[in-house]
Amino acid sequence: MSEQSAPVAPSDAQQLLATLRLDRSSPVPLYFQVAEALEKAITEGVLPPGTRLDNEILLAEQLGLSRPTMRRAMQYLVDKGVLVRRRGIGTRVVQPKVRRPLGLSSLYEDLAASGQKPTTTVLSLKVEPATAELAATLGVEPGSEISVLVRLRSAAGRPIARMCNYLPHTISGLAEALDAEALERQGLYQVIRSVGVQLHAADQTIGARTATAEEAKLLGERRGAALLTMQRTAFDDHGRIVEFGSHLYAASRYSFALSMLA
Amino acid sequence: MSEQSAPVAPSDAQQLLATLRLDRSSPVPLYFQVAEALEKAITEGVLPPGTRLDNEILLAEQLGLSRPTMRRAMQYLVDKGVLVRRRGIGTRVVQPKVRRPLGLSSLYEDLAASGQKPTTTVLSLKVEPATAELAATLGVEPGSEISVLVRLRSAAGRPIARMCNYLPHTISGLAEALDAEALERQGLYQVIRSVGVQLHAADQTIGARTATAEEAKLLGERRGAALLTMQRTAFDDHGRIVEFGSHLYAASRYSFALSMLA
DNA sequence: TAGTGGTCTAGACCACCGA
DNA sequence: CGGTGGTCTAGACCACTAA
Repeated sequence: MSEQSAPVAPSDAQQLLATLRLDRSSPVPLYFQVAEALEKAITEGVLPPGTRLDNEILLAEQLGLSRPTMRRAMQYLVDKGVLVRRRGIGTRVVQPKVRRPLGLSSLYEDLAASGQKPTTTVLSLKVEPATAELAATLGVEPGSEISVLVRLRSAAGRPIARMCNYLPHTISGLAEALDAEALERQGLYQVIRSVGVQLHAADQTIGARTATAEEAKLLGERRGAALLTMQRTAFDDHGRIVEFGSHLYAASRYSFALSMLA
Repeated sequence: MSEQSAPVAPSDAQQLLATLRLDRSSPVPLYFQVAEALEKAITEGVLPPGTRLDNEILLAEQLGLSRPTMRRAMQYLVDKGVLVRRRGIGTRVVQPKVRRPLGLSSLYEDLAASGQKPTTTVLSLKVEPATAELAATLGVEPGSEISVLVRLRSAAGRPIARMCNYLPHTISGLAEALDAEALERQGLYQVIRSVGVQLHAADQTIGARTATAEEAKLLGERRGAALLTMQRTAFDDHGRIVEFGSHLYAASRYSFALSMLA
């Protein structure tokens, strides 16, 4: 009595099923075709938040699929935060507020999404011997060659971030692929992927400090202004360190957005 | 030729299989029993990083399981970042550096892990009518009652964070469960869970600014010192807003650690 | 070519929930 | 009690990778 049950549409999934065409000859897995169609129906409002879906057995036979395949499609959306399932209860569409894309949104994505076109300038790109400290964080021998990259990211004509990246030469082809023009056009991570590196995980630390006179000038802030700092170590499939980045953001115009499931 | 293949132990999993006892009468799922045993063997060094595991069919029959069950155990560890699988290649144990716990580490966990025992003081706990702005973020009517909680977190005898939390009274029993003594002992989220609320997702924004004189005094910093700010909205299963928090951290002594899979 | 993981099927039994 | 999702089985075919 204390809580009102959310709105329930008994079998609205019917509308969906009519329009859903599965392509069994497609290389796209069936469970993924179903999941995409379901998610599209949800984001387009065909299945509004709070809708209770038919149970997985019924849905499976309506689509001509086995239960495990239907189940996998639904589980995919549960992991994505779009659906919620409770044993003995059923499956429901979650409220839209909870449906932000997961993970840490990158600077570029944020700015692109807000309509301002960000630009990148390569301030410096060279090969240097690693200092003891950098060698330790990159897991290479001190003095071995590493690529050092400094970029300035701007949005709406104003500088917003200075990004320093250090890349060990332990990954073949990476050092050669680093090119100022390519970096300004497509971003560091795209370049890294283009040489066949599979990014696997990243450790990031976010902090803050006040700006030095030099930093303030570069970012168009006052001396002593608050800056956000982010340091990131990225690993590939084999556990090799691909990149270490130390970035600086003007806090008055930038913040990190982070969405996660409990 | 360009890259050396990682160390491979052909069938070391044998050692594991000898000690693995599956309890089919346990309420713990078989796939989870297997996954836990595998993970334990990995963290204890029985299966060192880089080890190639036997294929899932072989492992399944050695354990007397079906392939889907064995597969699910392995997939669980892949999702957790402990294993890496590649079609046509096999399954391998990832390097330990990549294996930090995922997600945003909380203040309490960080401090507890580093040996300093954090303490919490409730500065204020009252029920007030919601301002227009707060009502909007909490999704309630302006003027409706909300709980307002202000806490001071300290570590090693020094204040480190001021946390303001706003909780709407839309969830039955929550307002009554908020108790200064309980909050100092077990943390806000534990109290929330104790009244049967299933946390589902959270949106967080991390930024920075300089401290006002008052904030600096409270946190033991100089005026104008850099502060980290974090705002969080937490949702439950039904998409209801459970809590909104606006927190302030002394940046000289605190930072956020964030680990994620690509 | 041989071996791997990726996908899919068609059943089965159980634990949990609400009425 | 009936309905739900959670787990498990014993097969099958396919795509990708390396040698």
